[in-house]
Amino acid sequence: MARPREFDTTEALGKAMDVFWTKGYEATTLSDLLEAMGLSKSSFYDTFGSKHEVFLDSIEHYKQTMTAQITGLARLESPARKLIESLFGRAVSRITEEGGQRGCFLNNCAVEVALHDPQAAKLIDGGIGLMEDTFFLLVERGQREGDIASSKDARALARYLTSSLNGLLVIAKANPDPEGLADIARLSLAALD
Amino acid sequence: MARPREFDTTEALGKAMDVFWTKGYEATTLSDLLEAMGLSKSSFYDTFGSKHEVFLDSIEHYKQTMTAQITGLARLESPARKLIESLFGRAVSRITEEGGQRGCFLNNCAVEVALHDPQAAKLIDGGIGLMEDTFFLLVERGQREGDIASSKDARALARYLTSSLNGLLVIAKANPDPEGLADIARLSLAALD
DNA sequence: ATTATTTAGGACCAATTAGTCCAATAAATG
DNA sequence: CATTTATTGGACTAATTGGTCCTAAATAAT
Repeated sequence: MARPREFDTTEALGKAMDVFWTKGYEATTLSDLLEAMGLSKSSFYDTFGSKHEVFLDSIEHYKQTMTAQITGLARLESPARKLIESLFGRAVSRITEEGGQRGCFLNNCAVEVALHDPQAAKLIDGGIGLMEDTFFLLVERGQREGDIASSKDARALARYLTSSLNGLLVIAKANPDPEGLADIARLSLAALD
Repeated sequence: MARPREFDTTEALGKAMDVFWTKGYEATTLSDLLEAMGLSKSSFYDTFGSKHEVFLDSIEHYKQTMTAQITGLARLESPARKLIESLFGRAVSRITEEGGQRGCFLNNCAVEVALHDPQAAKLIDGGIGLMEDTFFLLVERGQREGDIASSKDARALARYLTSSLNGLLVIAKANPDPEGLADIARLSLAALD
């Protein structure tokens, strides 16, 4: 049968991303991708070129969707500090949900491939930069709103928050203990005082 | 030729660990291991059983060596806070050294395999617990010495420091920028005030 | 020196890998 | 209806994977 005419490339990319996200790059086989994307081998290679290209596209796709989510959040009227806190809070509560230990896709990719895959590394760095920039805007706003210490450099705080969130997600992989993670989140956020 | 009589299993394990550390589990091939360990295929399987077993042994080996290093450090006479600070400082400065972006082996393993390899996950969790315990002792001592805020719970601080250090190492993989990392380290350590 | 024990080397294996190619078939277009 | 354009399924490949096994040789023990 031919591929259904309403085939959605973006959606397929999302499925591919999901597989890479849960299994990692190396452990993901072509069959995994074909099954998840609902594609025949020929269509796969026709449309996407190679496993590696789909991987790079997946990272890009993650950036897109993350950007959409996060800028949506940043646009909310709530105080910036509250938004940052809810970001950490959701990260902690997600851990106990099923499939909630996958961590941050960029994070995972950084650890697994960044050292040996320069193309991926570039995309990953861009994505993390995006996270940092979002935190930066929120921190600046929080400082204007008086909820975040103005004595601290906003860029440094943004970097710190990015790192802290990633650290928390990594720890969660080894031991998804909500209590310990809550401790970490609480102390991380105390830097905003 | 026969294997040299003074063959050292622990040393070979260290070499294996190095390969897993830089390449990751999946990306490491048997040939990689044989070459690094200086072993024939038969000897390898005779002595170590399988790739997976060597992997588990490597994690254990990392724990051993890390424990040795870290308890040695903790035994130093310097104030505990100084020791913690130098731990972060060295993590930052190591980044710019060659091969200094491998991060923490436990960290890498947690991200790559913890979700799908329960045996490894257990070892990894134990190793991270060891890090946390070391931080815990140092924090308690620092609190007694008056360099670390006694108002904060020592266990929570230990968890936080563990997470922060891992976060820093992950960020470093994507973008080994000493300035940004120094920002992160500085703000992380501010939690001790 | 002769035996017993390690060890190495390499042939071998079945499974799997990413990727190519083509003939058959479905859908879209005229 | 006929033709063009997509898309499929599956045969096929070459390489690599982790792993087994057996023979020969080197070492250690007697």
